[in-house]
Amino acid sequence: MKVNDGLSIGALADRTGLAVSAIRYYEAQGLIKPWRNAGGQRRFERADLRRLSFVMIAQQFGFTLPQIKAQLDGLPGGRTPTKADWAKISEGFRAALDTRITTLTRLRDNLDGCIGCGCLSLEACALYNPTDRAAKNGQGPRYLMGDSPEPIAGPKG
Amino acid sequence: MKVNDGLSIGALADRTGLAVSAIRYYEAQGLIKPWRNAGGQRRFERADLRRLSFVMIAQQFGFTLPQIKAQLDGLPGGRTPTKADWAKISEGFRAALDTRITTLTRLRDNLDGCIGCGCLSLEACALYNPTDRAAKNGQGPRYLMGDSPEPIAGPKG
DNA sequence: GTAATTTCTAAACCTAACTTTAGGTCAAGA
DNA sequence: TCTTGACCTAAAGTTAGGTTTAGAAATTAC
Repeated sequence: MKVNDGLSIGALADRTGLAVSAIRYYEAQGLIKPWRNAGGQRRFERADLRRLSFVMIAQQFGFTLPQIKAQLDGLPGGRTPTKADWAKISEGFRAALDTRITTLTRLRDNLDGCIGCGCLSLEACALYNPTDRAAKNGQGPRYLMGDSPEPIAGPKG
Repeated sequence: MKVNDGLSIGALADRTGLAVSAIRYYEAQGLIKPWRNAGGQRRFERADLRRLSFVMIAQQFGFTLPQIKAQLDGLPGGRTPTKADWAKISEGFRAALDTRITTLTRLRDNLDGCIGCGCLSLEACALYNPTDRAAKNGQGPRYLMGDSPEPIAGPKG
């Protein structure tokens, strides 16, 4: 025996660097679907190594597990990404990254304009409602505003 | 009466856009220190509006509440940031932002090199161990690795 | 064959940053 | 005065992404 009965969860953990508990959690979230052997233990395909690599990379890009699952589910036939799939998915990653970089850069530039302004009274400040992290919980405007500490002869910042 | 007995928590909430519960939470975390009126209700200084604005902005920059508290506590006399303080603090913000932008940009460039590579078997891939979000919990190497799906005649990516 | 190692499940626990709830008190307006 | 509405505390609940624990069963090693 031991022809091709798949990888144990421990083997998968060793080869990905993930904790066994994390792999079980990913299964619970629907990211991987191992089968069970006669004794009820999980057995994984080698392709699951690539699926997990994909998950780990996508997390670095800031995707949540449901989003990652959506990307994996979106593959025809629910297969693990091939080279061609990966190229396609990568473009999505690139777009997401570009957006984040742009947002942060704008934030930084606004900050540069604000340094020395001192106006934490922000109705007119460039940092007012910076569009990033907006409406994080749908909890209302969450606008930034302070009192006017003193008349500010400040710039447009 | 009603000369200058401070702002109620509701007034503060209205003017900052924060929830009342959030303001109480910030007090519990030591970010603001209101006094109590005769009836035991919180009363805030107008300067607390600026303190809270500062907290909200710093959060947008990705600082945690303990980090923000440290910045506020670091001000001489524990006062609310003045114009000069703000300029100084802003430089810290800018440095933090620059770091994040640099990291994301490098990640994106590595991704560009990897598109079309298809190797989610990442020992040699540029996305291998991307230094961002590294050792998030001190949980060990968390290296990214897959099996070799097929011999790859790929580039250096 | 037996001991040591893995694996199993379910449930509880963890952090951050809050919100919600329950049961009461205070303050302001008609 | 009476009645809302704002406020109080303490404790529990929430979300994401897991980890830890406990007790039992399977597998591997010798």
